[in-house]
Amino acid sequence: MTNNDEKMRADARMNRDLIIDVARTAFAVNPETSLNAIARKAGIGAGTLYRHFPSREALVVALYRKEIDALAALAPKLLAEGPPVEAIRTWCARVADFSRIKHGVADLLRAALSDNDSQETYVLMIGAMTQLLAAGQSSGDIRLDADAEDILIVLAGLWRLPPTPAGEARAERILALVMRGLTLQSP
Amino acid sequence: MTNNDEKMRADARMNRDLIIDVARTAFAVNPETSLNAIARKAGIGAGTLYRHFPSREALVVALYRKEIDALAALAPKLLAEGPPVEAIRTWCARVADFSRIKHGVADLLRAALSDNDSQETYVLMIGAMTQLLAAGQSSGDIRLDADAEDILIVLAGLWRLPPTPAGEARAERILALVMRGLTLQSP
DNA sequence: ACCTGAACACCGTTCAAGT
DNA sequence: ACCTGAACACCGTTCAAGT
Repeated sequence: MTNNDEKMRADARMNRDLIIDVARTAFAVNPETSLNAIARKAGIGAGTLYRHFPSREALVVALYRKEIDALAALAPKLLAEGPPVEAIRTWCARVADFSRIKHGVADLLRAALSDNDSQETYVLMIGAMTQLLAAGQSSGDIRLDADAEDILIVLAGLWRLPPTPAGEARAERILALVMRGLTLQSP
Repeated sequence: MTNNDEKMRADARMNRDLIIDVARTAFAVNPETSLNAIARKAGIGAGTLYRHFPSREALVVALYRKEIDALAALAPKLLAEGPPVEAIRTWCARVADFSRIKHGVADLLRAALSDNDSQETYVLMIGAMTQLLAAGQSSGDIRLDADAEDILIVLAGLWRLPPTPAGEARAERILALVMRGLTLQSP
């Protein structure tokens, strides 16, 4: 994989970082900015961008690497701090918030779920979700037929909710619905 | 709106029908077929396509008009035949089936929910869902805070599940989860 | 070992010119 | 009143040529 820590020639490394920087601000303005436009804004050749990031997917993965890592790391932290059901709810809310603000993340999530190459993201997110569900199942709060990928697919569907109070409210309602569907009603 | 029954010059009408026909088969092969390619295959000028269908959206709406109508008409039929909860479950399953097979429909649904111009689809689908939920609320089976648009958003997220048994199973699991989230547990 | 940037085939969209 | 199809600006992607 395109590893941050691999030895790279100094110019290559600089170009890579520059591309990510430019892409980050460009995508913030318009998530559909063309790769050519990003290369142009970065002042580098189109071919350079394409060697560093063979696909738009790969670029988006690199862009949100830190955030995805942080999200994955959050799961065990939440489990340590409180009951599993609360951990799940909070984690899902964070994912939803994130994909509501940064549309790229939701696309990334979708691609990671069905597609082929962004397996790192896939492993991280599924891993986190699996961990959360397993904890809830152990404590007897979560249904045994709960499936991590199912939940991520639903969450990935929540992008493009408008970043208005109404959009937030909708996300909260849908999340509550999912939680009711996930939990075992204590008899 | 682009009405089927308006008076049109014979050639215009023929072109319109031809475009829809060609698009239907082209999209079946590849849902991302370009509009230019469709015009080419239909043997008409690109401008002609664009006057009949100002956007890809508009073309997809025309393509699936019948199916959408049928789906909307199905809701009251299901309500007449059985208990509301079963009607909701069946209707949602039909919507999910449909968007799993014809990806265009899911896109359409998403666009209809957030966007601007395909309001006809929006009204039809929301209307059907609202009707179903209202019946379930009257019978005391469905939560009073259930929201039609919420459910459609979740369903629209289920496209691109593979048309394999595994994909079907996933759709069923997610649908069951949604139903659990929607229903009031009878005390 | 990496970069440049012209080149290719294609896209969505428009609009003069035709009938 | 409608259609044609060339034209425009742009896209993703490649690849010879440079350093």
